[in-house]
Amino acid sequence: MLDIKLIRENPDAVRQGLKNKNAEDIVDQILSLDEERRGIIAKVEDLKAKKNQVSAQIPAMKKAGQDTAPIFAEMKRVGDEIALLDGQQGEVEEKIEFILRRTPNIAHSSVPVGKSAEDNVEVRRWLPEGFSFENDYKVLDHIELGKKLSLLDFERGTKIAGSGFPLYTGKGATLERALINYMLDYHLQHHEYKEIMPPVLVNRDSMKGTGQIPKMEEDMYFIEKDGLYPIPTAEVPITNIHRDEILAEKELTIKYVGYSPCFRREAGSYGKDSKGFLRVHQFNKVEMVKFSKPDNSYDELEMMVNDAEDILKALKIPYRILMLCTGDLSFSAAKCYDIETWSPAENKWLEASSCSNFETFQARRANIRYRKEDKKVEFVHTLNGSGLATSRLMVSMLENYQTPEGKIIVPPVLQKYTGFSVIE
RNA sequence: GGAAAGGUGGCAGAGUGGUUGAAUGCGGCGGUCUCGAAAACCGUUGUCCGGAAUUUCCGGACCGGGGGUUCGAAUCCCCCCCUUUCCGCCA
Repeated sequence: MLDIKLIRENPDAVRQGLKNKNAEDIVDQILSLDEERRGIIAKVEDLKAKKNQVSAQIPAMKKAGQDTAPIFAEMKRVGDEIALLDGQQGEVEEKIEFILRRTPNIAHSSVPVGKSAEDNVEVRRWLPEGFSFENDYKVLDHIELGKKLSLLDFERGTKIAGSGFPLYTGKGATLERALINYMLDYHLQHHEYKEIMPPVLVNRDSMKGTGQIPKMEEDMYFIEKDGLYPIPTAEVPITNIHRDEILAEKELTIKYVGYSPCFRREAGSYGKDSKGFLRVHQFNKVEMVKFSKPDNSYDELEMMVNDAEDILKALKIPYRILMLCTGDLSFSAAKCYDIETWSPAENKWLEASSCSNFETFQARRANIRYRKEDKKVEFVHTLNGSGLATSRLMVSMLENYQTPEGKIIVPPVLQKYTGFSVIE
């Protein structure tokens, strides 16, 4: 949620920020509602002060045997008026809340202004030694490889659950599990995260806290009987660990990493990049989440991207880093880097990670604050990033590690996790 | 699924209609004592909103959430949520 004070104090900056993010300009609407709200508050608080003052005298009057009937009558009228104004205040505040909850975050000043994904900026790329975009043999795609080597069975996955619910079999399942364990261990051993294993069903408050609701509600699964949502990412439960809490300054930066399956309806996206693993309803992801002080959150963002990159370097998978432009940023993000890995069969880059700084946007929704040394309480900055998602990574990995004979070499760093070095 | 109890400040825990934002204890912070520390003692210690002033006042709200009764609600009534314990079922 945007800070209403920011809108009040820098209306033009917010207006421009929303425009850059292709969002509706709600500034004037908010300003006028805000003014209305403060007008009502001034009136109602005067009346409440009067009521409190009079109420305080009543015990003494009763003791003295004075007649309280006229005062009661008067206070009854005041009470009615207060109820009326309270109602009005509530309505105005609901309107403000409704708008702000649906208004996206605005981008950090370092983010390039742009309309769509085409305006994203490639920051850097990394290619393993000896890598070439050209191959002198016919590369198979992950679906063909998965079928040929009995690693993936998309048909049966569809039978069991529906399209987009992948079934891993044999060494495919082992490889997936190895990848998850390897990534978790790497972050724990090299990057000082604390491991979390979160619930994968969360309540509505948690979904609101991280900003999936109300805007993205259509893209979420929902278990109506129990009012629970299967998580679209571990970001949701992990960020909500500290919902409604005031953290100590010395605890920050808090760094969590956790694995979870992720569930997404991907409503309306059928047919678009949807074959095999490219777009699925269930996938596995290792997620990094940070709670940071505002003054170093952008350094933390850079470090988080590096943390994800380290894994790809160790796995020797070609990747590039994109800085998303204002128009392509997600609803809650102020700045975001995407990490894309190379798919030789698709002949394109696939998004395998997204690392974002939300500044106070999520913290304000989820009410996550910290107490500074001078005792003042402020919102923390929250960040998260995939470290990384396995599905797209698996595509790149299988395809890049195939041999001309159609075998797959297991990346050396994974071999002690898989217990085998070649899949044939 | 059945039954019972309970949700109060960072934590523990009083408080059943009226100067209660809330006793007390612990913790935290500051001080006295000390070479220093501990102990002891003294003081202090919630969040949000609005206003006035430039960091200090004034006012309001908040005792799980929502609604009701009343001149007045942490306290009474209703609905919802959650937690704990016991029983049942079960990975």
